[in-house]
Amino acid sequence: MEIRLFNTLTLTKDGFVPVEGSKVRLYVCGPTVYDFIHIGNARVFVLFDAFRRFLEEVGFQVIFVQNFTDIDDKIIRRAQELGVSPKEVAERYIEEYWRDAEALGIKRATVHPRATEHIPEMIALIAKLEEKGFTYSVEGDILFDVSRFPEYGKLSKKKLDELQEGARVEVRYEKRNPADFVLWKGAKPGEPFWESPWGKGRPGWHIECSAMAMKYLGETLDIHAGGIDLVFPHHENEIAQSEAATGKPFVRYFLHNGYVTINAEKMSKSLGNIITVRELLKQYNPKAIRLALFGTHYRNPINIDVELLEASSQFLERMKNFLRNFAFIRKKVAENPSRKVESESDVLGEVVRFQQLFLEALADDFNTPQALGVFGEFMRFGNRYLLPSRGKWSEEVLAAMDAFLGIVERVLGIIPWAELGAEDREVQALVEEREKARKEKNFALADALRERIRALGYVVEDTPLGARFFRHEGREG
RNA sequence: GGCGGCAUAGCCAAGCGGCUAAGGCAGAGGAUUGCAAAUCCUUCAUUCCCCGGUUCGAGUCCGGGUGCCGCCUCCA
Repeated sequence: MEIRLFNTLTLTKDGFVPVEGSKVRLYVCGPTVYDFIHIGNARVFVLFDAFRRFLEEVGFQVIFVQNFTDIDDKIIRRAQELGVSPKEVAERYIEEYWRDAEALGIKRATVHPRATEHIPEMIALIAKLEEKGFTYSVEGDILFDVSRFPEYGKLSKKKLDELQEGARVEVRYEKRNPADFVLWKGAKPGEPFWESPWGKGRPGWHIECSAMAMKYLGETLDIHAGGIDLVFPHHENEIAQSEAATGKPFVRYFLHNGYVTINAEKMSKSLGNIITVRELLKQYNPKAIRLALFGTHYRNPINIDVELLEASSQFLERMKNFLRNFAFIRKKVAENPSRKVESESDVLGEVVRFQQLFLEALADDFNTPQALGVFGEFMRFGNRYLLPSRGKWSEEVLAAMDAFLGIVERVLGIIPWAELGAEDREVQALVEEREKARKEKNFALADALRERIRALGYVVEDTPLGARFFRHEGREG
């Protein structure tokens, strides 16, 4: 299967071929740990985690690196506000990140390097740049001289002279070029610092990603991903400093996801509309949140609002019902050999086709909305096949459906098996009692029993194959 | 000022020149059911912001217009 990815470097959808066989070197810019992550951060992490899982599903070995920026201005500011050390702030919010990530079903990367644990690597990289003449120093800071890197702007399609005109940066000091950026910041009183050939100081923001990416993934990455707002200057600067140092292409495919808005407004502190993952999880099932995120193509902007979350929650409910149908029939077939049919190649073919279409959609620039569309059709098809009135089923088909569900779960993590709820002996007895009452046409008793079952948190459904029941979880799951 | 993106049904959202414009949510009607729940079926854009053009053929390409958004400054 050919995988095609929209590459920000070329602005076209290119066929994806890793540098080395089936090995994929993937880097995603992780969070700056000064606060809880918000839904905008979550979009990046959920999306590219799923993308990584997709690559693995189709046979790639992915080395996935996602960093923690654990030293920077925002962390220092936060530490001052809280009256603790920057390190404490970082440690705390790394812990909070793990909690949110786990709750959202985001798997851990192969490596989660921290900036503060890679200062020597950054210093070495800066030294190399200095050696090659790409740096200059002003007032204790070491700056990268973009004019020495002719390809500067190739990612963001910006030209240096245009940048000059648009730039309205608070100038702390005179840079040679407004686009020049800090590699090493001289320490100010009260700030954390590390020793370096240029004196006490700390790394600039951009250098950490280059240093850590190259340490774990080598000098040329297959894929580098992040939010579209990182295109300039962050990723542009990463390219400049990395390629200036190595003389090799830093990244082959740059992937960028679109913005998240809340109720059609940009998230910002001043609007006070930042939604943290922590908050969202109080109201919505994590799988519903994932579904909402996957419902829009990653490159397009997505607007988060109640309508979207409600629609996703509804879709999740439908998935649960499908799983109930599936599990119920599977159980009935396993219990009773007379319900088996040998093979149904036409039905099997359909299931296989859905699976192929699903994977092909994802192979085409990770088109999750399309894939979800295929899955919706699969559920309708499946429910039709699983109608109790059918009477007989093929175990082969049921196994194929299960296999497909496995793929969807491994890649997108949206199959709510766990939410289905365990069976309960007490309820089982009540359900059987009610069955008996129904056979005797004692509907008053049957309805009373249903109420008792409901009081225990379960809903009973009558089917031609007998009653079944499940834990009732309410609208939000 | 420079650069980039988007405009598809009530809402969300695929569509990458060629069968009847995916899918979801919401809505309507029906089947099924002792009742219910779930499910299934049918229905829901003669049309893809507007105007030109290219083409045998365009939502899809080109030009122009209108509207919205983002970046150029910390930001996922």
